[in-house]
Amino acid sequence: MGRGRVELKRIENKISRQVTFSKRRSGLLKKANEISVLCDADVALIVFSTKGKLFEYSSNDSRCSYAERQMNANDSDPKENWSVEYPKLMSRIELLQRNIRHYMGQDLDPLSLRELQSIEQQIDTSLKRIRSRKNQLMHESISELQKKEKALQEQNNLITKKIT
Amino acid sequence: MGRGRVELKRIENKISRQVTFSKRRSGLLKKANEISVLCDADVALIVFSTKGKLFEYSSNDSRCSYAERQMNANDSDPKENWSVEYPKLMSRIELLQRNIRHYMGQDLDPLSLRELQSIEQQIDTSLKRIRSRKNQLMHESISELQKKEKALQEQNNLITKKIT
DNA sequence: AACTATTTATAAGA
DNA sequence: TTCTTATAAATAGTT
Repeated sequence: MGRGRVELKRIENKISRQVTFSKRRSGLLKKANEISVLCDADVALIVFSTKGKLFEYSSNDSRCSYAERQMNANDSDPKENWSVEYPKLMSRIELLQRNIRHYMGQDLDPLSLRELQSIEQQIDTSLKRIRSRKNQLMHESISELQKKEKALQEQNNLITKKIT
Repeated sequence: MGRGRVELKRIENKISRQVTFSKRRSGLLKKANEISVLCDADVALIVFSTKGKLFEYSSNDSRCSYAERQMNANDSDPKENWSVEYPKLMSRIELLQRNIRHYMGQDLDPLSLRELQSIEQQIDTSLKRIRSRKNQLMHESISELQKKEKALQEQNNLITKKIT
């Protein structure tokens, strides 16, 4: 939105990255507020700038209503060892996030040549699978369209004959 | 945005409220993703529909995750904390795992053509980055070896001269 | 689930 | 940073 398209990738120029951040942050907060008001939805939004500065939006009572819902959802669960489970879950999340970053080609510096090669191979395979699936979908929609075309053509011919 | 202005207040008609929710939710998630990618920002976004269904976006970089903040915010009541945080962490883990499966070219069937194309593009970019980083590493180790070679050669020459 | 007339967001420029 | 403006994007109402 604006003068020229913008590629979805990190803005390298620091100044324009900050400017864009500031503009889009306010847009995002505005929209978060709008959906919560218009649709009576419960929204929590947290944005950190690269510098670590925090911006937050939270509609009415996100925490409580979520808590209530969850309470009702599962009233019989073992919530004893939270202090044991929590770090486990967090480390799991961090691991998954690290993996995803690597799949996105980010944070590659700590990786060894061997690790890079392994990821390269995996991603190369993925790309082939994705393209294959994409092709399949496109072929499907093409043949569906051709079928429709044929049916319409026949209908057309019939109508033409009736008229003449 | 659209045919006619919209007053910023709860949409009373249930159907259009749901439709608007669905539309704006995807818009919001998209924009959350955009700002996190473009501006290298850390974003956590959680949206509940009125019915309590959860939609979440979370950028990968986790300087201080939402979960952590919530943890710190009210550690006075660990029991309530558990019931709030556990489902959230689990849904986050599921989301990350689903993402990883897609990056690995698995479970592609539920994805639309548009989604497939977006992943394809992302992965293509990743592959380029990974290959570029690999090349860099290889060049580095080559030039390091060449340096060592040169040093050894010189040492050799010196020793040879001393002997003769 | 698509479409399109409009409104809104925002990129670039001042 | 803030304002302006041309343009891209989102989306309200409609089909």
